[in-house]
Amino acid sequence: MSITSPPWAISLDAASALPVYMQVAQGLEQRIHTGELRQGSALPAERELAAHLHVSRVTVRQALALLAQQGLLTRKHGSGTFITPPTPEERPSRTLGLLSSFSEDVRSRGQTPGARVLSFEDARPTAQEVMSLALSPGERVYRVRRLRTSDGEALAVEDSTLPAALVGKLSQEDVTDASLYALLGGRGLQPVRAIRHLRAVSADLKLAELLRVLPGAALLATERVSWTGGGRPVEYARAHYRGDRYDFVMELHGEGE
Amino acid sequence: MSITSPPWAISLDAASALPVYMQVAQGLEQRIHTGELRQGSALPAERELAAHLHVSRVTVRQALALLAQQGLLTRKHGSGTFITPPTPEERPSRTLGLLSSFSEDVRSRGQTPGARVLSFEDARPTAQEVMSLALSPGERVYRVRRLRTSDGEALAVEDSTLPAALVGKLSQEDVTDASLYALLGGRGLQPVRAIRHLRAVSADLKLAELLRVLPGAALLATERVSWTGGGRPVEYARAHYRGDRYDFVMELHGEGE
DNA sequence: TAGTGGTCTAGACCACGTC
DNA sequence: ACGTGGTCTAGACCACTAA
Repeated sequence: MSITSPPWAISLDAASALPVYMQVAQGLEQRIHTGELRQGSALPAERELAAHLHVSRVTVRQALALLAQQGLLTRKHGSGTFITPPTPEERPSRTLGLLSSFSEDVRSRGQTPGARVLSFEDARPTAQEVMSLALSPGERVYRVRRLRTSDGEALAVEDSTLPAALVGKLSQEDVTDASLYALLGGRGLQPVRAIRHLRAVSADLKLAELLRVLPGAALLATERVSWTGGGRPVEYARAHYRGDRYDFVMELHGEGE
Repeated sequence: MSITSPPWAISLDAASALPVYMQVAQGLEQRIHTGELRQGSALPAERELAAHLHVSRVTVRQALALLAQQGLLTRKHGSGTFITPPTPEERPSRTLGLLSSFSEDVRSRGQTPGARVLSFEDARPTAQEVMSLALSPGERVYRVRRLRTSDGEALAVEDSTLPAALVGKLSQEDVTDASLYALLGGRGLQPVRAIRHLRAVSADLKLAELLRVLPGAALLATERVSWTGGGRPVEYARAHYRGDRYDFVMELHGEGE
């Protein structure tokens, strides 16, 4: 009588230079990509996997942690480990090249944008802020940290810094709505130009908690300085977007290499 | 006689809801940011830290792994764990809006670009490639995987797909130099327009090995489709850049939110 | 050779979900 | 109540680096 191997059976080579946890991770990853393990289905319990593979539970967990961080697996405390189903929804995209807003991007995907003010302060600027906003010594700034959401799900954390002398008196109530640009526009400080930097970083504990992702998850980090028509810097903004739920798009023109 | 606490002494609260490894990570992170722990200096050995904090070495390692992934710590096998020194070098930046090349970006920073062909194949296109390149059924493609370097250091992995029927016969020798765009230009297929998507992902084992980063490190992932002047899609490229060494920059114009 | 980080084990208890 | 993932322990051996 022949027994069919379960789809998660992985051959381990003790003599291999590759650590066992990486062999387990690669084996599972391959079976997910080839479709042998159906998306949405549950993996065996960690203790069960460990027993069948003849490795310790710690080693199994090390492998699963790698795949969970890449988004291939979704772990649910008290419930089980599941193969992440394909994302059916369109992910919001920010179109670069235009000074479009987060709210517009989310709305253009048929979802409802939201914002929650996490903190608001009147503070002395950091060296970075002095540079970016071309501040005079002793000038003060307003600093706002907001959580940006789409259909109630956290998508990004935005930290904005505004020169107090330029924008005039502000209170927390002024920034509770989603639009900082609208507020600036109302004071004759509509930004018309901006420079934006983009890079990838790992989520620290604070950002991971706010965005409901695993610590270490990949985030898209941006820094932006905006100028008014008069050429005065009015906003310095740093934002961290969930890498798995947000997408920047842009069109490029001109001569290539 | 009073004893001064070492700068890495961390007060742990066993009753806290926060796991011990997170408390250790936060404590160290705070001391790094405040400068109590000098950049470039070595941390105590893991066994020593564990003994002083009265936790197991596994717990210490879990904390250090979090910080290492964020780039705050650099771990050297056989040598020790060090606080990552600030990056002195200018990081290459890709200016969006123009169809500039990786080579140009690196050169504009005074560094020397390089490329190594990892694989070259004549293959049947994936569904994704058929869509992006508007291929006919049965058409074949060339697929090139290249490692892009700056001053010899791996910065990105680029996977390019070209329609075989459009570009004509290609061999591995044709793509050993850095410039695919130059090759296309020489065949009258100079790209003049492209759409590029950017997002953040975690490095899988393969990419981590190629880019010399930790598995799970944050990478900037891009997808790009390029068109000729005649409006024919001529390249579909996917690239993964090291998040800690590469930076995309762009200028934005127009009305804000 | 001594000390470091990297891997692995077997077992324990806790916290959460589901039934 | 039970099974799941989350955390933590004490100890072992290996692989690498530096003196």
